[in-house]
Amino acid sequence: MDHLSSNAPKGAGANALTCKLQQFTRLSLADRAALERVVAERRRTFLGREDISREGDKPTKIYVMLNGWACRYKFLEDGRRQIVAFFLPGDLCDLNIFILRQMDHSIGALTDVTVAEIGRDSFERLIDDHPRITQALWWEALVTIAIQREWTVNLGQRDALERIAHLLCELYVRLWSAGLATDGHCAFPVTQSDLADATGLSKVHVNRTLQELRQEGLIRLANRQLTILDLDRLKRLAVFDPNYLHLDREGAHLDANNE
Amino acid sequence: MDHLSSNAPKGAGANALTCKLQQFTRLSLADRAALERVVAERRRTFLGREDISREGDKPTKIYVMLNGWACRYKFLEDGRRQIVAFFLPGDLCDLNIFILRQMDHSIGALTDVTVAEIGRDSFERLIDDHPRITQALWWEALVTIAIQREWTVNLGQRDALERIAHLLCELYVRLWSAGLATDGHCAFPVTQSDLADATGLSKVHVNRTLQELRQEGLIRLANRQLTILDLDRLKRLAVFDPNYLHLDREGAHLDANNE
DNA sequence: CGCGGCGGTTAATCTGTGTTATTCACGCGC
DNA sequence: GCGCGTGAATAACACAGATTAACCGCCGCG
Repeated sequence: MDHLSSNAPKGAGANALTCKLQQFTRLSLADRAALERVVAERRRTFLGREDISREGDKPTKIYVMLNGWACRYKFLEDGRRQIVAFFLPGDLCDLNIFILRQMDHSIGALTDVTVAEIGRDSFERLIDDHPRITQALWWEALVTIAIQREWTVNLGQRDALERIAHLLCELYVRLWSAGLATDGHCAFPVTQSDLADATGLSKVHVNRTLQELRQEGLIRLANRQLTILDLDRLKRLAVFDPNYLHLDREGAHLDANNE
Repeated sequence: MDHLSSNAPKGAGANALTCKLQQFTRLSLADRAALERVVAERRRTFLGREDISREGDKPTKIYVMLNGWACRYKFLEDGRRQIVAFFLPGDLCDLNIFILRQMDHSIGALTDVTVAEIGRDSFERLIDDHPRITQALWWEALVTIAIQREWTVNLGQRDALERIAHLLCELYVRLWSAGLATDGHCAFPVTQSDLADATGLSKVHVNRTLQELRQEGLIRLANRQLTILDLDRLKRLAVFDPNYLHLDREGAHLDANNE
Protein backbone atom coordinates (compact mmCIF):
# COMPACT_ATOMS: atom_id res chain seq x y z
CA MET A 1 0.00 0.00 0.00
CA ASP A 2 1.75 3.15 -1.16
CA HIS A 3 1.43 6.69 0.04
CA LEU A 4 -1.32 7.46 -2.44
CA SER A 5 -3.92 4.94 -1.47
CA SER A 6 -3.18 5.58 2.18
CA ASN A 7 -4.75 8.98 1.67
CA ALA A 8 -8.18 7.49 1.52
CA PRO A 9 -9.06 6.57 5.08
CA LYS A 10 -11.06 3.51 5.93
CA GLY A 11 -14.69 3.94 6.80
CA ALA A 12 -15.18 5.88 3.61
CA GLY A 13 -16.28 3.28 1.11
CA ALA A 14 -19.75 3.59 -0.30
CA ASN A 15 -20.78 5.32 2.90
CA ALA A 16 -19.22 8.65 2.11
CA LEU A 17 -22.11 9.55 -0.19
CA THR A 18 -24.75 8.36 2.24
CA CYS A 19 -23.00 10.10 5.08
CA LYS A 20 -22.88 13.36 3.22
CA LEU A 21 -26.47 13.25 2.00
CA GLN A 22 -27.58 12.67 5.55
CA GLN A 23 -26.11 16.02 6.46
CA PHE A 24 -29.08 17.42 4.65
CA THR A 25 -32.00 15.10 5.15
CA ARG A 26 -32.92 11.99 7.00
CA LEU A 27 -32.73 8.88 4.85
CA SER A 28 -34.68 5.74 5.61
CA LEU A 29 -33.07 2.33 5.76
CA ALA A 30 -34.59 1.63 2.36
CA ASP A 31 -33.13 4.83 0.93
CA ARG A 32 -29.72 3.97 2.22
CA ALA A 33 -29.91 0.43 0.94
CA ALA A 34 -30.89 1.73 -2.50
CA LEU A 35 -27.93 4.08 -2.50
CA GLU A 36 -25.57 1.29 -1.58
CA ARG A 37 -27.01 -0.90 -4.29
CA VAL A 38 -26.68 1.66 -7.05
CA VAL A 39 -23.19 2.54 -5.96
CA ALA A 40 -22.13 -1.10 -5.90
CA GLU A 41 -23.40 -1.79 -9.40
CA ARG A 42 -20.38 -0.79 -11.39
CA ARG A 43 -17.10 0.43 -10.01
CA ARG A 44 -13.93 1.67 -11.59
CA THR A 45 -10.55 2.61 -10.27
CA PHE A 46 -8.08 5.17 -11.54
CA LEU A 47 -4.46 5.78 -10.69
CA GLY A 48 -3.23 9.06 -9.29
CA ARG A 49 -2.71 11.66 -12.06
CA GLU A 50 -4.95 9.69 -14.44
CA ASP A 51 -7.87 11.45 -16.13
CA ILE A 52 -11.29 10.20 -15.15
CA SER A 53 -12.97 12.11 -17.92
CA ARG A 54 -11.64 14.54 -20.46
CA GLU A 55 -12.75 17.80 -22.01
CA GLY A 56 -14.48 17.03 -25.28
CA ASP A 57 -15.71 13.60 -24.22
CA LYS A 58 -19.37 12.81 -24.57
CA PRO A 59 -20.71 12.37 -21.04
CA THR A 60 -22.73 9.20 -20.56
CA LYS A 61 -22.33 8.27 -16.91
CA ILE A 62 -22.65 9.88 -13.55
CA TYR A 63 -19.64 9.33 -11.35
CA VAL A 64 -19.74 9.07 -7.60
CA MET A 65 -16.45 9.38 -5.76
CA LEU A 66 -16.06 6.52 -3.33
CA ASN A 67 -12.44 6.82 -2.41
CA GLY A 68 -9.55 9.15 -3.03
CA TRP A 69 -9.37 12.73 -4.26
CA ALA A 70 -9.89 14.17 -7.72
CA CYS A 71 -10.33 17.57 -9.29
CA ARG A 72 -12.08 19.36 -12.11
CA TYR A 73 -9.72 21.41 -14.16
CA LYS A 74 -9.49 23.36 -17.38
CA PHE A 75 -6.51 24.10 -19.56
CA LEU A 76 -6.19 27.27 -21.55
CA GLU A 77 -4.82 26.74 -25.03
CA ASP A 78 -1.45 28.08 -23.97
CA GLY A 79 -1.02 25.53 -21.22
CA ARG A 80 -2.13 27.43 -18.15
CA ARG A 81 -4.21 25.20 -15.92
CA GLN A 82 -6.88 26.06 -13.41
CA ILE A 83 -8.31 23.59 -10.95
CA VAL A 84 -11.90 24.71 -10.49
CA ALA A 85 -13.08 22.18 -7.92
CA PHE A 86 -11.97 19.33 -5.74
CA PHE A 87 -13.85 16.06 -5.60
CA LEU A 88 -13.82 14.33 -2.25
CA PRO A 89 -15.30 10.97 -1.32
CA GLY A 90 -19.08 11.24 -1.48
CA ASP A 91 -19.08 13.90 -4.18
CA LEU A 92 -20.72 13.31 -7.50
CA CYS A 93 -20.56 15.08 -10.79
CA ASP A 94 -23.41 16.98 -12.38
CA LEU A 95 -26.61 15.01 -12.29
CA ASN A 96 -27.78 16.16 -15.64
CA ILE A 97 -24.49 15.98 -17.36
CA PHE A 98 -25.81 13.76 -20.14
CA ILE A 99 -27.91 16.62 -21.42
CA LEU A 100 -24.75 18.18 -22.77
CA ARG A 101 -23.03 17.02 -25.89
CA GLN A 102 -19.52 17.26 -24.58
CA MET A 103 -17.57 17.94 -21.43
CA ASP A 104 -16.28 21.50 -21.15
CA HIS A 105 -13.67 20.49 -18.57
CA SER A 106 -11.67 17.50 -17.46
CA ILE A 107 -11.73 15.49 -14.27
CA GLY A 108 -8.43 14.16 -13.04
CA ALA A 109 -7.51 11.84 -10.18
CA LEU A 110 -5.18 13.35 -7.60
CA THR A 111 -4.72 10.07 -5.75
CA ASP A 112 -5.73 6.57 -6.64
CA VAL A 113 -9.47 6.78 -6.93
CA THR A 114 -12.47 4.49 -6.86
CA VAL A 115 -15.70 5.69 -8.42
CA ALA A 116 -19.12 4.25 -8.97
CA GLU A 117 -20.40 4.69 -12.50
CA ILE A 118 -24.13 5.13 -12.59
CA GLY A 119 -25.91 4.78 -15.91
CA ARG A 120 -28.81 6.96 -16.88
CA ASP A 121 -31.35 4.20 -16.32
CA SER A 122 -30.25 3.17 -12.85
CA PHE A 123 -30.12 6.79 -11.90
CA GLU A 124 -33.62 7.50 -13.10
CA ARG A 125 -34.97 4.48 -11.29
CA LEU A 126 -33.26 5.62 -8.12
CA ILE A 127 -34.79 9.05 -8.11
CA ASP A 128 -38.23 7.83 -9.19
CA ASP A 129 -38.40 5.47 -6.23
CA HIS A 130 -36.77 7.61 -3.56
CA PRO A 131 -37.97 11.19 -3.28
CA ARG A 132 -35.80 11.96 -0.26
CA ILE A 133 -32.72 10.86 -2.15
CA THR A 134 -33.79 13.02 -5.06
CA GLN A 135 -34.10 15.99 -2.80
CA ALA A 136 -30.76 15.29 -1.17
CA LEU A 137 -29.08 14.97 -4.55
CA TRP A 138 -30.45 18.30 -5.71
CA TRP A 139 -29.25 19.83 -2.54
CA GLU A 140 -25.81 18.38 -3.23
CA ALA A 141 -25.88 19.92 -6.69
CA LEU A 142 -26.85 23.33 -5.35
CA VAL A 143 -24.04 23.18 -2.83
CA THR A 144 -21.62 22.38 -5.64
CA ILE A 145 -22.70 25.52 -7.45
CA ALA A 146 -22.49 27.56 -4.29
CA ILE A 147 -18.95 26.31 -3.80
CA GLN A 148 -18.08 27.33 -7.32
CA ARG A 149 -19.40 30.81 -6.62
CA GLU A 150 -17.39 31.00 -3.43
CA TRP A 151 -14.27 30.07 -5.39
CA THR A 152 -14.99 33.02 -7.63
CA VAL A 153 -15.12 35.25 -4.56
CA ASN A 154 -11.97 33.63 -3.24
CA LEU A 155 -9.96 34.30 -6.37
CA GLY A 156 -11.41 37.73 -6.93
CA GLN A 157 -11.22 39.26 -3.48
CA ARG A 158 -8.90 37.44 -1.16
CA ASP A 159 -5.14 37.83 -0.97
CA ALA A 160 -2.82 34.83 -0.97
CA LEU A 161 -2.95 34.16 2.74
CA GLU A 162 -6.72 34.41 3.03
CA ARG A 163 -7.12 32.45 -0.17
CA ILE A 164 -5.20 29.41 0.94
CA ALA A 165 -6.63 29.60 4.44
CA HIS A 166 -10.12 29.67 2.92
CA LEU A 167 -9.47 26.66 0.75
CA LEU A 168 -8.12 24.72 3.72
CA CYS A 169 -11.19 25.61 5.77
CA GLU A 170 -13.52 24.53 2.99
CA LEU A 171 -11.81 21.22 2.39
CA TYR A 172 -11.61 20.49 6.07
CA VAL A 173 -15.29 21.17 6.64
CA ARG A 174 -16.31 19.16 3.62
CA LEU A 175 -14.18 16.21 4.70
CA TRP A 176 -15.57 16.49 8.18
CA SER A 177 -19.11 16.42 6.85
CA ALA A 178 -18.29 13.26 4.90
CA GLY A 179 -16.96 11.69 8.08
CA LEU A 180 -13.36 11.87 6.92
CA ALA A 181 -11.89 14.32 9.40
CA THR A 182 -11.80 14.62 13.17
CA ASP A 183 -10.02 16.78 15.69
CA GLY A 184 -8.68 19.14 13.07
CA HIS A 185 -6.93 16.35 11.28
CA CYS A 186 -7.43 14.98 7.78
CA ALA A 187 -5.68 13.55 4.77
CA PHE A 188 -4.45 16.17 2.37
CA PRO A 189 -2.98 14.63 -0.77
CA VAL A 190 -2.79 17.89 -2.72
CA THR A 191 0.66 19.00 -3.80
CA GLN A 192 1.74 22.62 -3.56
CA SER A 193 1.68 22.71 -7.31
CA ASP A 194 -1.96 21.60 -7.33
CA LEU A 195 -2.72 24.21 -4.70
CA ALA A 196 -1.14 26.80 -6.95
CA ASP A 197 -3.36 25.74 -9.86
CA ALA A 198 -6.41 25.88 -7.62
CA THR A 199 -5.71 29.27 -6.09
CA GLY A 200 -4.29 31.05 -9.11
CA LEU A 201 -1.00 31.66 -7.30
CA SER A 202 2.50 30.60 -8.28
CA LYS A 203 3.77 27.54 -6.51
CA VAL A 204 6.60 29.53 -4.99
CA HIS A 205 4.12 31.84 -3.41
CA VAL A 206 1.98 28.96 -2.23
CA ASN A 207 5.01 27.66 -0.45
CA ARG A 208 5.77 31.03 1.15
CA THR A 209 2.15 31.32 2.24
CA LEU A 210 2.00 27.86 3.76
CA GLN A 211 5.13 28.69 5.74
CA GLU A 212 3.39 31.73 7.06
CA LEU A 213 0.36 29.71 8.13
CA ARG A 214 2.68 27.28 9.87
CA GLN A 215 4.64 30.02 11.59
CA GLU A 216 1.40 31.55 12.80
CA GLY A 217 0.69 28.24 14.49
CA LEU A 218 -2.45 27.73 12.42
CA ILE A 219 -1.70 24.51 10.61
CA ARG A 220 0.62 21.59 10.40
CA LEU A 221 1.02 20.16 6.91
CA ALA A 222 3.43 17.42 5.98
CA ASN A 223 3.41 14.00 4.36
CA ARG A 224 0.04 14.61 2.84
CA GLN A 225 -1.56 15.01 6.22
CA LEU A 226 -3.10 18.25 7.40
CA THR A 227 -3.74 19.30 10.97
CA ILE A 228 -5.59 22.50 11.65
CA LEU A 229 -4.32 23.72 14.99
CA ASP A 230 -6.71 26.60 15.47
CA LEU A 231 -9.77 26.37 13.25
CA ASP A 232 -11.46 29.46 14.66
CA ARG A 233 -8.48 31.65 14.04
CA LEU A 234 -7.98 30.16 10.58
CA LYS A 235 -11.61 30.87 9.74
CA ARG A 236 -11.31 34.44 10.89
CA LEU A 237 -8.14 34.95 8.91
CA ALA A 238 -9.78 33.49 5.81
CA VAL A 239 -13.01 35.45 6.26
CA PHE A 240 -14.60 32.03 6.03
CA ASP A 241 -18.37 31.90 6.38
CA PRO A 242 -19.51 28.26 6.05
CA ASN A 243 -22.95 29.41 5.05
CA TYR A 244 -22.44 28.51 1.43
CA LEU A 245 -21.95 24.85 2.27
CA HIS A 246 -25.55 24.68 3.51
CA LEU A 247 -24.71 22.01 6.04
CA ASP A 248 -27.48 22.84 8.46
CA ARG A 249 -30.03 20.08 8.66
CA GLU A 250 -33.06 21.18 10.62
CA GLY A 251 -32.84 20.04 14.21
CA ALA A 252 -31.21 16.70 13.66
CA HIS A 253 -27.58 17.71 13.39
CA LEU A 254 -25.83 14.86 14.96
CA ASP A 255 -28.02 11.78 14.84
CA ALA A 256 -26.83 9.58 12.03
CA ASN A 257 -28.96 6.85 13.51
CA ASN A 258 -31.58 4.68 11.91
CA GLU A 259 -34.93 6.19 11.22
CA MET B 1 -37.54 57.10 -20.31
CA ASP B 2 -34.15 57.56 -18.68
CA HIS B 3 -30.80 56.20 -19.63
CA LEU B 4 -31.31 53.11 -17.51
CA SER B 5 -34.38 51.68 -19.05
CA SER B 6 -33.05 52.47 -22.49
CA ASN B 7 -30.51 49.76 -21.91
CA ALA B 8 -33.09 47.08 -22.37
CA PRO B 9 -33.74 46.92 -26.09
CA LYS B 10 -37.16 46.26 -27.50
CA GLY B 11 -37.85 42.82 -28.80
CA ALA B 12 -36.65 41.38 -25.52
CA GLY B 13 -39.80 41.03 -23.49
CA ALA B 14 -40.91 37.58 -22.55
CA ASN B 15 -39.25 36.32 -25.69
CA ALA B 16 -35.74 36.49 -24.37
CA LEU B 17 -36.22 33.26 -22.43
CA THR B 18 -37.90 31.45 -25.29
CA CYS B 19 -35.29 32.74 -27.67
CA LYS B 20 -32.47 31.50 -25.52
CA LEU B 21 -33.96 28.10 -24.82
CA GLN B 22 -34.40 27.60 -28.53
CA GLN B 23 -30.66 27.85 -28.90
CA PHE B 24 -30.62 24.44 -27.38
CA THR B 25 -33.71 22.60 -28.49
CA ARG B 26 -36.65 23.03 -30.76
CA LEU B 27 -39.76 24.11 -28.93
CA SER B 28 -43.24 23.50 -30.25
CA LEU B 29 -45.84 26.23 -30.51
CA ALA B 30 -47.50 24.75 -27.44
CA ASP B 31 -44.23 24.82 -25.51
CA ARG B 32 -43.69 28.41 -26.40
CA ALA B 33 -47.21 29.39 -25.51
CA ALA B 34 -46.83 27.69 -22.14
CA LEU B 35 -43.62 29.59 -21.50
CA GLU B 36 -45.28 32.88 -22.34
CA ARG B 37 -48.17 32.06 -20.07
CA VAL B 38 -46.07 31.19 -17.06
CA VAL B 39 -43.91 34.22 -17.58
CA ALA B 40 -46.90 36.50 -17.83
CA GLU B 41 -48.48 35.25 -14.61
CA ARG B 42 -46.79 37.49 -12.11
CA ARG B 43 -44.35 40.26 -12.89
CA ARG B 44 -42.31 42.59 -10.78
CA THR B 45 -40.09 45.49 -11.51
CA PHE B 46 -37.05 46.77 -9.67
CA LEU B 47 -35.13 49.99 -9.96
CA GLY B 48 -31.47 50.09 -10.87
CA ARG B 49 -29.27 49.38 -7.81
CA GLU B 50 -32.18 47.80 -5.95
CA ASP B 51 -31.77 44.30 -4.52
CA ILE B 52 -33.98 41.65 -6.07
CA SER B 53 -33.17 39.15 -3.40
CA ARG B 54 -30.81 39.26 -0.48
CA GLU B 55 -28.38 36.92 1.21
CA GLY B 56 -30.14 35.26 4.12
CA ASP B 57 -33.60 35.45 2.58
CA LYS B 58 -35.63 32.29 2.32
CA PRO B 59 -36.00 31.55 -1.39
CA THR B 60 -39.57 30.87 -2.45
CA LYS B 61 -39.81 31.91 -6.09
CA ILE B 62 -37.95 31.34 -9.27
CA TYR B 63 -37.14 34.57 -11.07
CA VAL B 64 -36.89 34.92 -14.82
CA MET B 65 -35.22 38.04 -16.14
CA LEU B 66 -37.39 39.66 -18.75
CA ASN B 67 -35.76 43.00 -19.13
CA GLY B 68 -32.67 44.78 -17.89
CA TRP B 69 -29.46 43.57 -16.31
CA ALA B 70 -28.78 42.23 -12.84
CA CYS B 71 -25.98 40.47 -11.02
CA ARG B 72 -25.33 37.95 -8.32
CA TYR B 73 -22.89 39.20 -5.75
CA LYS B 74 -21.45 38.42 -2.37
CA PHE B 75 -20.06 40.71 0.26
CA LEU B 76 -17.26 39.70 2.58
CA GLU B 77 -17.76 40.82 6.15
CA ASP B 78 -15.20 43.57 5.70
CA GLY B 79 -17.05 45.15 2.80
CA ARG B 80 -15.24 43.74 -0.20
CA ARG B 81 -17.73 42.82 -2.90
CA GLN B 82 -17.49 40.27 -5.66
CA ILE B 83 -19.93 40.04 -8.52
CA VAL B 84 -20.06 36.35 -9.37
CA ALA B 85 -22.45 36.41 -12.31
CA PHE B 86 -24.43 38.67 -14.58
CA PHE B 87 -28.09 38.10 -15.30
CA LEU B 88 -29.22 39.05 -18.78
CA PRO B 89 -32.73 38.97 -20.20
CA GLY B 90 -33.79 35.36 -20.55
CA ASP B 91 -31.69 34.13 -17.63
CA LEU B 92 -33.25 32.52 -14.65
CA CYS B 93 -32.02 31.72 -11.20
CA ASP B 94 -31.45 28.26 -9.84
CA LEU B 95 -34.38 25.99 -10.59
CA ASN B 96 -34.19 24.14 -7.34
CA ILE B 97 -33.45 27.11 -5.20
CA PHE B 98 -36.35 26.42 -2.84
CA ILE B 99 -34.60 23.31 -1.61
CA LEU B 100 -32.24 25.55 0.32
CA ARG B 101 -33.15 27.27 3.53
CA GLN B 102 -31.56 30.56 2.75
CA MET B 103 -29.82 32.43 -0.02
CA ASP B 104 -26.05 32.40 0.23
CA HIS B 105 -25.71 35.43 -2.04
CA SER B 106 -27.66 38.47 -3.15
CA ILE B 107 -29.10 39.45 -6.49
CA GLY B 108 -29.03 43.10 -7.38
CA ALA B 109 -30.47 45.05 -10.29
CA LEU B 110 -27.92 46.94 -12.37
CA THR B 111 -30.55 48.69 -14.47
CA ASP B 112 -34.27 48.91 -14.06
CA VAL B 113 -35.39 45.33 -14.27
CA THR B 114 -38.55 43.38 -14.99
CA VAL B 115 -38.74 39.80 -13.76
CA ALA B 116 -41.34 37.08 -13.85
CA GLU B 117 -41.87 35.41 -10.51
CA ILE B 118 -42.74 31.77 -10.89
CA GLY B 119 -44.11 29.93 -7.90
CA ARG B 120 -43.23 26.38 -7.12
CA ASP B 121 -46.59 25.05 -8.32
CA SER B 122 -46.70 26.78 -11.69
CA PHE B 123 -43.16 25.70 -12.26
CA GLU B 124 -43.86 22.07 -11.48
CA ARG B 125 -46.88 22.08 -13.73
CA LEU B 126 -44.81 23.56 -16.53
CA ILE B 127 -42.11 20.91 -16.41
CA ASP B 128 -44.58 18.07 -15.96
CA ASP B 129 -46.44 19.02 -19.11
CA HIS B 130 -43.50 20.03 -21.31
CA PRO B 131 -40.56 17.66 -21.41
CA ARG B 132 -38.70 19.70 -24.00
CA ILE B 133 -38.92 22.76 -21.84
CA THR B 134 -37.68 20.72 -18.90
CA GLN B 135 -34.71 19.59 -20.88
CA ALA B 136 -33.98 23.08 -22.09
CA LEU B 137 -34.19 24.44 -18.56
CA TRP B 138 -31.72 21.87 -17.29
CA TRP B 139 -29.45 22.75 -20.10
CA GLU B 140 -29.71 26.38 -19.08
CA ALA B 141 -28.80 25.44 -15.52
CA LEU B 142 -25.77 23.44 -16.64
CA VAL B 143 -24.59 26.35 -18.74
CA THR B 144 -24.89 28.62 -15.72
CA ILE B 145 -22.60 26.31 -13.78
CA ALA B 146 -20.19 26.08 -16.68
CA ILE B 147 -20.07 29.87 -16.79
CA GLN B 148 -19.31 29.98 -13.10
CA ARG B 149 -16.43 27.57 -13.65
CA GLU B 150 -15.13 29.69 -16.48
CA TRP B 151 -15.19 32.73 -14.21
CA THR B 152 -13.01 30.79 -11.81
CA VAL B 153 -10.57 30.17 -14.65
CA ASN B 154 -10.80 33.80 -15.66
CA LEU B 155 -9.92 35.13 -12.23
CA GLY B 156 -7.32 32.49 -11.57
CA GLN B 157 -5.34 32.47 -14.78
CA ARG B 158 -5.91 35.51 -16.94
CA ASP B 159 -4.25 38.89 -16.56
CA ALA B 160 -6.24 42.11 -16.52
CA LEU B 161 -6.41 42.58 -20.28
CA GLU B 162 -7.41 39.01 -21.05
CA ARG B 163 -9.80 39.02 -18.13
CA ILE B 164 -11.83 42.00 -19.26
CA ALA B 165 -11.67 40.95 -22.88
CA HIS B 166 -12.98 37.55 -21.88
CA LEU B 167 -15.86 39.01 -19.93
CA LEU B 168 -16.81 41.23 -22.84
CA CYS B 169 -16.74 38.26 -25.20
CA GLU B 170 -18.92 36.21 -22.89
CA LEU B 171 -21.49 38.92 -22.38
CA TYR B 172 -21.61 39.72 -26.06
CA VAL B 173 -22.13 36.11 -27.06
CA ARG B 174 -24.78 35.59 -24.42
CA LEU B 175 -26.63 38.71 -25.47
CA TRP B 176 -26.37 37.66 -29.06
CA SER B 177 -27.82 34.27 -28.27
CA ALA B 178 -30.75 35.97 -26.54
CA GLY B 179 -31.33 38.07 -29.64
CA LEU B 180 -30.08 41.25 -27.98
CA ALA B 181 -26.96 41.96 -29.98
CA THR B 182 -26.13 42.30 -33.64
CA ASP B 183 -23.16 43.43 -35.67
CA GLY B 184 -20.89 43.59 -32.68
CA HIS B 185 -23.13 46.03 -30.94
CA CYS B 186 -25.05 45.73 -27.69
CA ALA B 187 -26.21 47.57 -24.60
CA PHE B 188 -23.68 47.55 -21.81
CA PRO B 189 -25.05 49.18 -18.66
CA VAL B 190 -22.22 48.00 -16.41
CA THR B 191 -20.15 50.71 -14.74
CA GLN B 192 -16.38 50.45 -14.50
CA SER B 193 -16.84 50.01 -10.79
CA ASP B 194 -19.11 47.02 -11.38
CA LEU B 195 -16.59 45.64 -13.83
CA ALA B 196 -13.95 45.96 -11.14
CA ASP B 197 -16.08 43.99 -8.70
CA ALA B 198 -16.69 41.33 -11.32
CA THR B 199 -13.09 40.91 -12.41
CA GLY B 200 -11.37 41.31 -9.07
CA LEU B 201 -9.42 44.33 -10.34
CA SER B 202 -9.33 47.85 -8.96
CA LYS B 203 -11.50 50.31 -10.82
CA VAL B 204 -8.50 52.39 -11.75
CA HIS B 205 -6.96 49.41 -13.44
CA VAL B 206 -10.23 48.55 -15.16
CA ASN B 207 -10.18 52.03 -16.63
CA ARG B 208 -6.58 51.68 -17.87
CA THR B 209 -7.39 48.30 -19.34
CA LEU B 210 -10.47 49.54 -21.18
CA GLN B 211 -8.35 52.35 -22.62
CA GLU B 212 -5.93 49.77 -23.88
CA LEU B 213 -8.69 47.77 -25.53
CA ARG B 214 -9.94 50.95 -27.17
CA GLN B 215 -6.48 51.97 -28.35
CA GLU B 216 -5.99 48.53 -29.82
CA GLY B 217 -9.07 49.20 -31.91
CA LEU B 218 -10.88 46.26 -30.37
CA ILE B 219 -13.87 47.92 -28.78
CA ARG B 220 -15.84 51.10 -28.53
CA LEU B 221 -17.51 51.65 -25.18
CA ALA B 222 -19.36 54.77 -24.18
CA ASN B 223 -22.76 55.83 -22.92
CA ARG B 224 -23.55 52.30 -21.82
CA GLN B 225 -23.24 51.02 -25.36
CA LEU B 226 -20.60 48.54 -26.41
CA THR B 227 -19.35 47.91 -29.91
CA ILE B 228 -16.92 45.12 -30.52
CA LEU B 229 -14.89 46.19 -33.53
CA ASP B 230 -12.96 42.98 -34.07
CA LEU B 231 -14.53 40.03 -32.32
CA ASP B 232 -12.03 37.50 -33.65
CA ARG B 233 -9.07 39.44 -32.40
CA LEU B 234 -10.75 40.08 -29.07
CA LYS B 235 -11.45 36.37 -28.67
CA ARG B 236 -7.86 35.51 -29.43
CA LEU B 237 -6.59 38.09 -26.99
CA ALA B 238 -8.93 36.76 -24.30
CA VAL B 239 -8.14 33.11 -25.03
CA PHE B 240 -11.91 32.82 -25.34
CA ASP B 241 -13.27 29.40 -26.22
CA PRO B 242 -17.09 29.60 -26.39
CA ASN B 243 -17.33 25.90 -25.78
CA TYR B 244 -18.47 26.35 -22.21
CA LEU B 245 -21.59 28.18 -23.32
CA HIS B 246 -22.80 25.02 -25.06
CA LEU B 247 -24.65 26.98 -27.70
CA ASP B 248 -24.49 24.35 -30.39
CA ARG B 249 -27.92 23.04 -31.20
CA GLU B 250 -27.59 20.01 -33.46
CA GLY B 251 -28.16 20.94 -37.07
CA ALA B 252 -30.78 23.59 -36.58
CA HIS B 253 -28.60 26.58 -35.74
CA LEU B 254 -30.48 29.36 -37.31
CA ASP B 255 -34.09 28.37 -37.82
CA ALA B 256 -36.17 29.96 -35.12
CA ASN B 257 -39.24 29.00 -37.14
CA ASN B 258 -42.33 27.15 -36.09
CA GLU B 259 -42.13 23.45 -35.65
C1' DC C 1 -28.44 78.87 -10.34
C1' DG C 2 -25.28 76.53 -7.65
C1' DC C 3 -24.15 72.43 -5.30
C1' DG C 4 -23.23 67.53 -4.64
C1' DG C 5 -22.68 63.01 -6.21
C1' DC C 6 -21.49 59.65 -9.56
C1' DG C 7 -18.91 57.88 -13.34
C1' DG C 8 -14.93 58.32 -15.71
C1' DT C 9 -9.88 59.70 -16.41
C1' DT C 10 -5.06 60.33 -15.24
C1' DA C 11 -0.68 60.39 -12.54
C1' DA C 12 2.66 59.05 -8.76
C1' DT C 13 3.92 55.77 -5.67
C1' DC C 14 3.95 51.39 -3.29
C1' DT C 15 3.49 46.35 -2.73
C1' DG C 16 2.05 41.60 -3.30
C1' DT C 17 3.04 38.21 -6.09
C1' DG C 18 5.42 36.26 -10.23
C1' DT C 19 9.79 34.70 -12.23
C1' DT C 20 13.99 32.43 -12.30
C1' DA C 21 17.22 29.85 -10.19
C1' DT C 22 19.37 26.81 -6.88
C1' DT C 23 19.34 23.38 -3.30
C1' DC C 24 17.70 19.48 -0.65
C1' DA C 25 15.23 15.20 0.52
C1' DC C 26 13.05 11.29 -0.87
C1' DG C 27 11.62 7.19 -3.47
C1' DC C 28 12.05 4.43 -7.59
C1' DG C 29 14.03 1.87 -11.37
C1' DC C 30 18.01 -0.12 -13.23
C1' DG D 1 24.78 2.16 -5.62
C1' DC D 2 23.72 5.52 -9.00
C1' DG D 3 20.92 8.61 -11.54
C1' DC D 4 16.59 10.54 -12.15
C1' DG D 5 12.15 12.72 -11.32
C1' DT D 6 9.14 14.94 -8.17
C1' DG D 7 7.87 17.81 -4.29
C1' DA D 8 9.44 21.13 -1.18
C1' DA D 9 12.11 25.18 0.50
C1' DT D 10 14.67 29.72 -0.19
C1' DA D 11 16.64 33.85 -2.22
C1' DA D 12 17.10 37.85 -5.54
C1' DC D 13 14.91 40.50 -8.60
C1' DA D 14 11.07 42.26 -11.66
C1' DC D 15 6.62 43.80 -12.58
C1' DA D 16 1.42 43.85 -12.80
C1' DG D 17 -1.78 45.85 -10.52
C1' DA D 18 -3.28 48.26 -5.90
C1' DT D 19 -3.65 52.57 -3.64
C1' DT D 20 -4.23 57.34 -3.15
C1' DA D 21 -5.34 61.52 -4.83
C1' DA D 22 -6.81 64.96 -7.83
C1' DC D 23 -9.74 66.58 -11.54
C1' DC D 24 -13.52 66.73 -15.12
C1' DG D 25 -18.15 66.50 -17.05
C1' DC D 26 -22.70 65.56 -16.38
C1' DC D 27 -27.10 65.42 -14.27
C1' DG D 28 -30.54 65.89 -10.76
C1' DC D 29 -32.07 68.56 -7.04
C1' DG D 30 -32.87 72.14 -3.64
